[in-house]
Amino acid sequence: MSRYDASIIEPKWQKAWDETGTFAARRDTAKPKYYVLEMFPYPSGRIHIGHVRNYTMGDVVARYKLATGHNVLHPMGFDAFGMPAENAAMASGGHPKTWTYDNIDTMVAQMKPLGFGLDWGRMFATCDPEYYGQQQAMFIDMLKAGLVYRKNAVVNWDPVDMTVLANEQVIDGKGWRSGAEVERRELTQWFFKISDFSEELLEALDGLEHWPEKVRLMQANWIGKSQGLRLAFQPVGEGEAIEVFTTRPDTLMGASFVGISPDHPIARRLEAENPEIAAFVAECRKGGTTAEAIETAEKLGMDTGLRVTHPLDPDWQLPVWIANFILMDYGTGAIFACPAHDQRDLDFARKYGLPVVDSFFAVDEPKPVEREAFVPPKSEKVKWVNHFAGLDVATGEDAIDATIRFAEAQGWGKGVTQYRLRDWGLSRQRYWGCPIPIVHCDMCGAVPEKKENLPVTLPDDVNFDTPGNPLDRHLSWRHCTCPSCGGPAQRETDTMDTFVDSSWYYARFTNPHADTPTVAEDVEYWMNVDQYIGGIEHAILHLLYSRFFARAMHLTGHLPEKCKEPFNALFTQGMVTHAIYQTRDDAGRPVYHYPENVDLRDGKGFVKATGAQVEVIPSAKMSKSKNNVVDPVNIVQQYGADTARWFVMSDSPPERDVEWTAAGAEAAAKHLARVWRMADEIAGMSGTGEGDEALLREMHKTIDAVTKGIDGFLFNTSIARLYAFTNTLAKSPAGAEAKRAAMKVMAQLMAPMTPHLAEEIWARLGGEGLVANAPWPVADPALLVDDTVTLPIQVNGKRRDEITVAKDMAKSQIEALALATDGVQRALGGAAPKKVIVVPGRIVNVVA
RNA sequence: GCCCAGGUGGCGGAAUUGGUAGACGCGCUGGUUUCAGGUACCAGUGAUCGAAAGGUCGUGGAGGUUCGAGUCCUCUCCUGGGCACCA
Repeated sequence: MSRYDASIIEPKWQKAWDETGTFAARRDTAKPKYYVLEMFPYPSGRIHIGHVRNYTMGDVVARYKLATGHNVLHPMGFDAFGMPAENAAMASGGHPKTWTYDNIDTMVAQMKPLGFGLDWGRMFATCDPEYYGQQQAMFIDMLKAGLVYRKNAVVNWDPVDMTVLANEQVIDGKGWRSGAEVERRELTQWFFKISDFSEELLEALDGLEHWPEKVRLMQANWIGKSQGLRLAFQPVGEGEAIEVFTTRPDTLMGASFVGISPDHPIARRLEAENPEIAAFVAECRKGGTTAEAIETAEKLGMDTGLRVTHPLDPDWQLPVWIANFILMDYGTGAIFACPAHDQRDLDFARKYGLPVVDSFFAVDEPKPVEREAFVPPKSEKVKWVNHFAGLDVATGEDAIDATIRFAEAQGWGKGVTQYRLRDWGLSRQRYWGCPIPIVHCDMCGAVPEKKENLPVTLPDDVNFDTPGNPLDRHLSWRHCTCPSCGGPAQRETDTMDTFVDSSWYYARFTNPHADTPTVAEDVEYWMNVDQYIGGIEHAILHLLYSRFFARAMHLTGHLPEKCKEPFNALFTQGMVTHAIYQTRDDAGRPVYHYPENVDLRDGKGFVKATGAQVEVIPSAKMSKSKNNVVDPVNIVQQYGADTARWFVMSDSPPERDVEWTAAGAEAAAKHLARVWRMADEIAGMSGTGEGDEALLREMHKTIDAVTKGIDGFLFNTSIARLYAFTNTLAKSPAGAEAKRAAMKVMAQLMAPMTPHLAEEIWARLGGEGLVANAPWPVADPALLVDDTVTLPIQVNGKRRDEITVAKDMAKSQIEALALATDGVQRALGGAAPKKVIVVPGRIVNVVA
C-alpha cells in the first residue's frame, strides 16, 4: 500500500495540466464559452488564506464547467497601482515599481502550487504601461465623448505636510504622519459623469437576476433616487433667493429655519465679508471628508442674520443658518428644517433655541414633539395640523403628492427627481497610478495628449523623501510641449483613482496584449463574465464603477451593446477568520501570539514557551498586527494544496466568513488520506464481484446533490455529501467492479475541489485521459427517488410517532395509519381528533 | 449617523424555502487494533427529568400570525461589511 503524499502527486499533475494546455483559453465556437473571474488581488506581498478561498471557489466553477463541456476562460492578474506601494517606498526607501513587481513574483510563485486551473498566459498587472496606456487612450475617448469634465471637489488637506490625505490616513480628524488637524479643502479635479447614468444604472439592477439581492439593494440605495420639491425662499430685503430641495414638502408648515452648507455660495460670500462667519466656516471645515465624520460630528450652526419669507405666508420670516451637517454635494446645498419631523433638525433646533412646530400628529395621540422627532413611515396615516392644501387625516405619501401639485399650481415650487449618486472624482495627487493624459497649456487650456504619444509613462527617477506627489517636483517630466499648439506646456501631475484600473480589467483579459484596449472579436466571443466572484466589501463602489465604465466603453466603441452589464452573475464570498491568542504584558497591553506558538488543550490555549494561558478571541478578521494570519504556503507545505482547498470549501457556506482552525485542516487532511487508502484498496481488488443496489442509488443521489451544490454555490453541502458517500462506500459489500465505478465517480466529483488527488485516483483506476477533461457524471433520475417515504406524525405540532409508507399512498390511507400509531393514541388519550392535516411526502399533523 | 447582512449543540455548520431542528465534519465518551503514543476502525453524543418507556425545554431576546415557525410579521440586542481618496 502506498501512502498519500501530496508533495509528490501535486507537482506531477500541475505539470500534466501545463503540458497539455488544459486551462489555456482559445476561441472555439464549437463549444459554449464560460468566463469565470475572481476579483483580482492587490499585490500586497504574500497571498492570504482568503485569496485561497476566493480562487478555489472560482477554480471549482471553472473545472466543473470544463467537465460539462464548456470552453472556459479563467484568468488572473494584479490590481497593482495604489497607496501601499508608496507607503512602502516611504517606509523603507525602495521604489513602488520594484516593490510591486517583486510582490507579484512572490504571489505568483505562492499561487502556482495551489493548482488553480488558470490561463497564466493572460496575466497582466494594471501598472504595466501596456495596460494603463490603453486606459489613457480610453480616457481621451471618453473626454471627447463628454463623459469627463473638471470641477472643484473637497479633499482631506494636511496643513503641516501640505499634502492630500486618503480617508484611511485621517485618524480621529488628524493626519496620520503629522498629527495635524485635517481640513477640508477644495481642488480642481477630473470627474467621470456617472450621474448622467443614475436612472439607467438603477433601472438595470432589475435585470441582474443572478446578483445577490442585497448587492442590488445596496446599489439602489447608493444611487438614492428620491422625488421631492424644489422651491425658493425669497429674501427679506436685499439679497438672493435660496433654492432648497426637500423630500418632505408636506412638512413645510413646520419649517423652523433655512439651513445652508458651509460651502454654499451665500456662505462663501458671507465668509469673505464677515470675520465671525469666516471663523465659524473654518471651524466647520475641520476634520475629514467622509460622510461618517460629517454626520457624526457635533452639530454646529450660526445665524447668518439673513431672513427669508415662508412661501405660504409673506408675513412669516425664517432665519438662515449655516449648519455643518448640510452637504453641498446633495440637492442644492440648502434645506428648510422641520425639527418636529426630523431628528437631526430637532437636535439642532433644541441646541440653538429654534422653534419646533408640529405639522402632524399620530391619529390616536395628538402629542407635541419634545425630545424625539415624530417620524412615522410615509405610508402611515397621520392627522394634519392646518394643512394648507386642506388635508385632515392622510398618509405622508398622499400629503407629499398634494403639496407638490399645490406648489406647482401656485407656481412657487416644482416637483423634481433627485439622485444621491455623485460624479466619480478620479484625480489623485499621487505618483503610483495611471497618469491622466492631459497637458495644460497657457494658450490652449487643458488638452488631451495625442494618442500616438501614449502611453504617458511614469518616470522612474523619483523619491519619496518629502511628502506630496513626486510628479509635481519632477520638472523634466512635467515640462512638455502642447499637443495642440506645440508651445511649452505642463503635464497633469494627478494620476487616476485605482478604481479606474479595476473597472475594465475583465474586458482586457479577453485579449490582454492587444494594441487597442479591446479587440471586437474577442470581447464579442468571451464577454460577458458568466460568473464573477469577490468580496462583499466591493458591493457598491467597484461594481457600480465597473457597470458605469462598461457603458462608457460602449459609448466610445470599446465594448458591444451586450456588455453594458458586464457581469452576468455575481457571488460575494465571506472572509477567512482566525482566533486571536492574546496575553497581557505588565502594563496590561495586549500581546498577540502566533497560532504555531500556542498549544490547544481542552478548549484552552497555552503559550508553548512559557505555559501561560492565553485568552482566545474567536473568529477575528486576519490581521498582521494581531498575529493571527495563516499563511497558505505553510499549509501547502504541511498538508498539500488539496487539503487547503478542501478545507476552505468545506464547513462554512461560501458567502459567510469561515474560521480557519488547525483541527479543521487536520480533519480535511485525514479525510483525503482516507479516500486515498480506499482508492488504493479498490485498485488492488480483483475480479468483478457483486453489485450493490444501495451503493448505486447513493452514488446517483450524490452526483445529483454535488452537482446542485456546485451550481448553487453551496460547496459546503457538496462536500458534506461527499463525506457521506465515502462512509457509504466504505461500508458497501460490493465487489471490485461496482466499487471501482463508485470510486471513479467520487474522483470526478471531488476533482473541482481536490484536482490533484482526483487525477491520481482516476489514473490509478484506469480512467481515460485527465479527470479534468472527463465528462461530468450525470445522475439517473430513476435512481434518485425511493419507493417508500418516512412521515413524521405530529399531534398539535409535536412529533409523536412516524410511519413508513409507499411513496404514492392515498391521503385517507395515510391518515388512518397515522391515527392508529401508538404515539398518536397516547397523545390523544382516547379523545377524537379535531382535524388531521396530511401533507403528502412530508408530514401528518393531528389537531387534538 | 445612514445603508446592507448575519446570529442554530462544546465548535464549524445542515435544514428540499412554512412541514421530523441539529445532516456532514470537529471535539468529547466508550470499545477494537497497537508494546506504547499516534494512526485506523466501530458505536454513542442538544439540554433536562426518568431505571426504562417516555416526557419537558430548545435556533440572540420579547411579542405576534399559523394545524405547524430556525424559516413569515413587529419591536429589540449583539456581531460583521460599506459610506464615495484602503483595495
